[in-house]
Formats: sequence, structure tokens, C-alpha cells
Amino acid sequence: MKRDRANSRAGPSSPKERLRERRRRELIDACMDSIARYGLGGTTVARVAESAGLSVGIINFYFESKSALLLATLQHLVDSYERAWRGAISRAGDDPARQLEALVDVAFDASLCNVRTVSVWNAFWGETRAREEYLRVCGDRDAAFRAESQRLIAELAAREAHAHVDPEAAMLAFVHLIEWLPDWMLGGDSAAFDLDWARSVCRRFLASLFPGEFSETTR
Amino acid sequence: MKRDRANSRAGPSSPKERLRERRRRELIDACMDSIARYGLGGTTVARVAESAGLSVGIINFYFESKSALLLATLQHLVDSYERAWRGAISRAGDDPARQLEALVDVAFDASLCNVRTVSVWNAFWGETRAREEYLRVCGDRDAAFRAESQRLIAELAAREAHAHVDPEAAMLAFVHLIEWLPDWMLGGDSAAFDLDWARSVCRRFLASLFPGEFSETTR
Amino acid sequence: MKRDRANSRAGPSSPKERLRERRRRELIDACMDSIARYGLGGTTVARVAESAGLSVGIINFYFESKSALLLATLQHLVDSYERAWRGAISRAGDDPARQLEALVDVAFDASLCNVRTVSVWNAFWGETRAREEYLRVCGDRDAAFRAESQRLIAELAAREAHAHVDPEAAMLAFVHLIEWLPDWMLGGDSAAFDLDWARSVCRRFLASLFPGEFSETTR
Amino acid sequence: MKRDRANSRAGPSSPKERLRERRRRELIDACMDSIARYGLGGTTVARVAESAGLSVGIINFYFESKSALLLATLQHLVDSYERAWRGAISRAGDDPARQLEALVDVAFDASLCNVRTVSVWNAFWGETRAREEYLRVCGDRDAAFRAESQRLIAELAAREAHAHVDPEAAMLAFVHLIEWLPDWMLGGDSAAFDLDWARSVCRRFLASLFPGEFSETTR
DNA sequence: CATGAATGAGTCTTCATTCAT
DNA sequence: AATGAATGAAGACTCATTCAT
Repeated sequence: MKRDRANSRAGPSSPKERLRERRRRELIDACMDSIARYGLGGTTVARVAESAGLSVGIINFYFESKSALLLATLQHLVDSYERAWRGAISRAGDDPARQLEALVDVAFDASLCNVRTVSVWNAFWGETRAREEYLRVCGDRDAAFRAESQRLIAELAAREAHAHVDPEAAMLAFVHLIEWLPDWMLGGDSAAFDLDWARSVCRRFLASLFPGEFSETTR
Repeated sequence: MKRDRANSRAGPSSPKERLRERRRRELIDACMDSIARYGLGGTTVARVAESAGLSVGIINFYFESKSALLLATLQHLVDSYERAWRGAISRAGDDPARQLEALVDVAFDASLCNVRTVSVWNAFWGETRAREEYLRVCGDRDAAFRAESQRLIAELAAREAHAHVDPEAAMLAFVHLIEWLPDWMLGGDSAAFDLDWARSVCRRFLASLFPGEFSETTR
Repeated sequence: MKRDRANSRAGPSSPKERLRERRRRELIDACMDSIARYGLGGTTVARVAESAGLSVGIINFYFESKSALLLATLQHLVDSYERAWRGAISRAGDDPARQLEALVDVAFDASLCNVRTVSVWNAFWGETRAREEYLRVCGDRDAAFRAESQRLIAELAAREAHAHVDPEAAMLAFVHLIEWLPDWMLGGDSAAFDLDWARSVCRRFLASLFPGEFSETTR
Repeated sequence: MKRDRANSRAGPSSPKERLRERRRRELIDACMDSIARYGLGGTTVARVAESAGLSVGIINFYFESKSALLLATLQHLVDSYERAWRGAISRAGDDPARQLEALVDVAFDASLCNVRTVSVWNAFWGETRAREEYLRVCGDRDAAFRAESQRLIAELAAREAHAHVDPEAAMLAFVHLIEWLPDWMLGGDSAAFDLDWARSVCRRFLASLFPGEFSETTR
């Protein structure tokens, strides 16, 4: 008599499952709100529940525990980002320069690069050392992203004009720039940071390494 | 007739004051141990005390509160690093290339760049968004370090051969590389990270931007 | 279409609010038990909780802090007493002698004058000097009570036969007698104190000041 | 070889004993300071030591424990007062009216009736219910004082003109007035209380009970 | 489903007491 | 004799989790 769930890959379909997914998503959102405002250490079940407009009991109903919710939140973050940059690359054509530009555009897209998201990301990263689960989730994301960046930069560096560029070093500089420049948003005056400026910095960085490959027009 | 205390510049000299400073330092060390092992959220006064081999009461005897200890720990970290890079620059001569190399050497000096220190640094950074005091302490450090890096890189970029290098973008890439490359140490297999390799990466990065200015010899 | 809540003046009516009020009242009662048995200094949240048959966490669920509970307890005491004597006066008719007798009757009513209540009252009074909040709460009670007593005694003293009675002095003697005679209950042998005897003492005192105004019958 | 201590009634005589007595007295004074300022609950060994200008260790050197110091302080208070009123009575001649006046004068003598002393007395009294030792010390004081007051008042009441005065009731009113009127000093505005006024109140009270026995001249 | 009252383990902090100097 | 650093038990408070409704 049990309902068939053969099509589970396509997402939950029974009303029950749909509600379950929706609630989990709401709680993850609320969790991000709380982390962004109060930090990881200041995030309590009560605050998450309040932000979600639900009661405290709900967390343990939809997640095994508070830390399961935290982990799911981190996973959600990682997934969103990975989906975004993979999509961007696949849409950017074959030129590695254009593909790198696409990575930059994704990294500083307002939907991914905003105070809330960056705050949460930062908070999790600070605890990676102490919580192995976090590290595992983050580590995978980075590995793939770096491999891809390395590939693109190596292709550019293979061109004769850029023979002096060390692909590994260039990749690491690029990756760290993209990943940590957003932290400027967390400073006291958020006005100091601007997405257009950030993209421009990255392009100018790439142009400094690979003259002639990147147009200097700011977007 | 009063005893001369001309050498007071060298720190507190009364035995009492000396003990006080020593204990505070021991507790800061123990605090770093705890943060490195258990994270900021997992650091309790009990763990700090245990790590220091003292009783729990001691923390509130030498620090106003647990958070005062944490702040002192962060301040200690920041001071150590600032002292180190300022000293290194002043010893490096006048050539901006040599001075940049000195910054790299300091950043990956074993006494400053090790799993413990980097873990602690990372943990604090993760909470900066939620704790304004942390941000203030960290922010000052960064501002000075970046200003100095900017100056050195601008000097190099002013040379005719490097006219295509954007100083701002290059500086940002450089400081982010130096500041965040150490995070690789926190990965599961710390064997993947090697101080010599890290220094090499940074030099190769600089050489990629400014060909001819940096010898690639050291590896 | 909204449900009418016209009778809200009569106190909280939603079940939730009712539970809240009931629990707060239970905790205040338990707090009085603890103070009576262990003193103010010996009253801990653990003891209060135990006396209430609840867990320690409950205190901070229903009161902002332990001291908020203590203050609420004192306030409860003060309110009860004020309500009682005001009611007694209003029911006692117009004769000041009868009204003073009513004040006496209230002061030594078993529901207000018993070992538990007097103990608690005494404990709070001992700390009024150090805790300004306590003083404020107690001070108001006294001011009103004394003003009323002064008025009644002054009326009696105005009668020709009692011209020699100093109203201020008589009032002060009267209120101190009423307020502190109950402390006899706290002595080792509580048998030494008897409510009937106490009332009799007060009446005899009034009769000594104002002969002929008070019948000595009741004993 | 032990020194003879036969004259111990006259006080300690060896230098050692004299120092011991002096220190104990200093600590009791400091203890009163602390209680007056911070209350009984806010009185810590550290505060007492600071007030005495000595170190914390000293308390346990001169007293068995903190509570032994507290008890000694209470005892000191009680002894001072008892010595004072017994002396006053013995110097007041044979007339009960004069002797009662002497009791009043002692009760409101500036050296016994001042904010500090009254505060301390009040604080102890508040804890009598919970600490049997306190009650015992206080109880003895009261018993003797009341017996004496009763005797004097009974003598007056025996005179024909005052036949309507109930000795017991009058005594109780008198005693409570004398003992608790000083509490007015603890109110917010200490200006409201004045020793001359207080003495006047007591005399006027006695004159109201026993017309013709007390001169109304305010001292 | 959802609530939120209730629990109690865990944390920080205070403070009387000890003891080496 | 006196100090005050160190201890650790005890207290108030927080908060993840449970469960009756």
C-alpha cells in the first residue's frame, strides 16, 4: 500500500514530502539569518525558530539536531555556489579567458556575494578546523573549483606570450582573491565594498598576469 | 635614595608583576591550545585551565572575564604578526622586491605559520562579523599591512617593464595569497602543505607579475 | 467577528496566560518557603525550584533573573498587606477607634501574620539598606500606612479627653508596635507568641493612650 | 614556664595578645563598614580585608572563618549597646521617669545611633530567622532590655494617676519605638531623621502615656 | 503538524579558604 | 605576622532537546 517513490530523483512529490522540503528550506534560511546576525556562537535554536516564525520544537522535528541543521545549511551554501560556477563555465564558451571572467562574474554576483551569505560562509569556515564535518564539505567544494581554475589558467599560460606565468602560483592567487575579497563586505563600512569594483579588481588582476587577454572595460 | 628602575622599559620588573605577566601569557597560550583543538565555540574556561595546568578560578583572577581572555589572545596574535613583518621590512634593505620577499618569508615563518596559530587566527576571523571588538583589532592590522604592500608593489609597477600591472589588483591578490594560503595547513592531511612550497608559490606569483625582479632559485 | 474579551479586566483569561500566572505564583510561594527556611542569603534557585517541585531552569523561564523573582516576591508581600489593611479600614465604619482596631485585626490576621510571612518580610527588610529596589517597594507601603494611622490617631487625639496625647509620637509608637511585634514569632519558642495576645496588647496600648475609647473585652 | 594569665579579666597583657585583640577589633570594624555599605549578602572577605587595609588571608588568621567574624561583629554590637544602657540607667538616679529618659538618650546617642551601626544591626536582624546563632545573641539582649523597661514602666503605671496604663502594652510600644525608630535613618533621605527629633518623639510618647511625669522641653 | 513548557547538563563566575613565601 | 596567588566548590544562567497537548 505504500506510495511508490521511484521518481525520488526528481524531488519529493507527495504533499507530505513537499512540506517537509519546504520547511527544511525555511529553517536553513532562518539559520543563515541567525548566523549572519549573531555569529555561529550566537546562533541558538530559539533564534533560528524566531527568525523562521516557528516554534523551537520544530527544529528537532525537521532535523536530527541543531548541528544537523548547521551542517545542512553549510551544505546548502556549498551546493548553491558549485551549481552556479559550473553553470557559468558551461555557458561561457571555449575561450579560457572568457571562462575565467565567468568565474569572476559568478563570484561577485549579488545573489551569492552579499553580506548575509558571506557572513555565514565566513562563520563556518572559522570552525572548519574544529569540526571535521565542515572541513569535509568545504574541502570538496574547493578541490573542484581549484582544479577547474588551474585548468583554465594553465591553458592561458601555455600561450607563448605568457610563458613566464607560473600556472600554479597564478591559480592560487586567483582563487584566494575570488574567495576572500568578499570579506571586505564584513568590515564596518560596507559602503567600502562594491561588486562592480570587485569584479574590476579581478579582471585587472588577470590582465596584469595575461596582458592582452582581458578587455579592461569594466563590465 | 630610591632604587633606580631605569630598565623598566624592558617590561615589568617587580617579581609580582613578572608573575602576573607570565601567568597571563601562559593562559593566552593555553587559550590558543584550546581554540586550536576545540574551536572558539568549544573553548571553555575549564579546557583553558586544564591546558594551562591550573584551576578554573585562575582565569577570572588574571582576566576580567573569559571574553577578555579571548580578546587578549587575539591581540597577542595580531601584535606578534605586526611586530614580525615590520621588523622584516626594516631589515630587508631598500629594494621593494627584496622587501616583498621579506614579507613572504615572515608570513611563512614556522614560528608564525603553524597549525596552531593559523587555526586560532582562522577561528577568530570567523567570528569577526558577530563580534565588533574582534573586527576592530583585526581591521587595524590589515589596514597597515595592506598599505605597506601597496606601496612596495606600486614601486615595482612604476618600473617601465611592468607598466601593464595594476598596482591595486596586484596588491590585493598578493595579500590575500599571503594571508589565506596558510589555511591549507588546516586540511585533513597537513602533509600537503609545506612552508618551503608556500614561499615558493608566493615568489613564483610575484615573478609571474614582475618577470626578472625575483630569482626563482629558492625552492 | 473577533471574540469578545470584555472580561479581561478580571485578569488573564487565555489558558496560556493563566498557566503563566499560576506558575509565577507557585514560584513566588516556593521562594517564600526558601527564604523562611534558609534566609535570603541561603536562598538559591536550586532550593526554590526544589521547593516548587520543578527544575532549576524554570526560574529563568518565568522570571528574568533570580533577583527579579525576589523582587516580585517582595512586591507580592507588600501588595497583599496593603490590599488587606485598606479593605479592613473601608469596612470598619467611620469611628477612628474602630478603624484602628481594624488595622490591628489585620496586622495579626493568621493569613498575614504567620511565621513564614513574617520571616520573609524580615529578611527583605534586613537587606533594604543595601538594595535600593527593596527600599523603594517597602517605603511606599509604609508611607501610606503611616499616613492613614496618623489621620486616625489625630482624630482621636482631637477629642477633649485626650488633649495631652501627642499625635505624631502616638502614631509612631502604634505603627512600630504593629509592624514589629510579629517578630516575636521568630523567636526560638514560637509558642510564646499568640495572635490573640498580640491583638490584645495593641488594644490595651490604644486604651492606655485613649482611655474609654477601646473596650478591653476581646481577649 | 607558661606566663600566668590570672589577670585575664583585665584584658590581654602580653604584646602578642594585645596585637591579636587590636587586629580582631580592626577586622570587626571593617566588617561593619562592609555590611553597612554592601549589606550582609554583599559582604565578602575581600571587601572586609580591603576596608581594613589588610590582605584577605588575615581573616582566617584571626577568625576561624568568615561566619565567626560575622558572629563576633554581632556580639560586639550587642555588647556595646548593653553596656551603654546599663551604664545610663545606673547613672540616672532612682526615678523611673528619669531612667526611662536615660534609655531614650542612650538609644539615640550619636555613637550608637548612626547610619553605619543601624545598617549593620538591621542586616543581622534580617538573618536571625535563618541563623540560630544570631537569634541567640540578639535574643539575650532583648530579654534583658525588655525586663528592665517593663520594671520602670510598671513603677510609673503603679502611680495612681496612671492606673489606666497597661504596663505590658506600654512597655512593648516603648521598646519597639526605641528599637525601630532608628530605621528611619536608612531611608533615601537621611535628612528626614534627626536625633533630637527622635528623642523628642520618645519623650512625647512617654508624656502622652504618663502626663506630668516628663518635661516637654526638648532636651 | 506544530507548539512551547519543562528539563537538566554545561558554562561562566564568585568567593571562602589554604598555604608557600 | 602578613601576604596574595591558587584552589575548587557552589551558584546563576543558558540552551538543546523532549513531550504532552
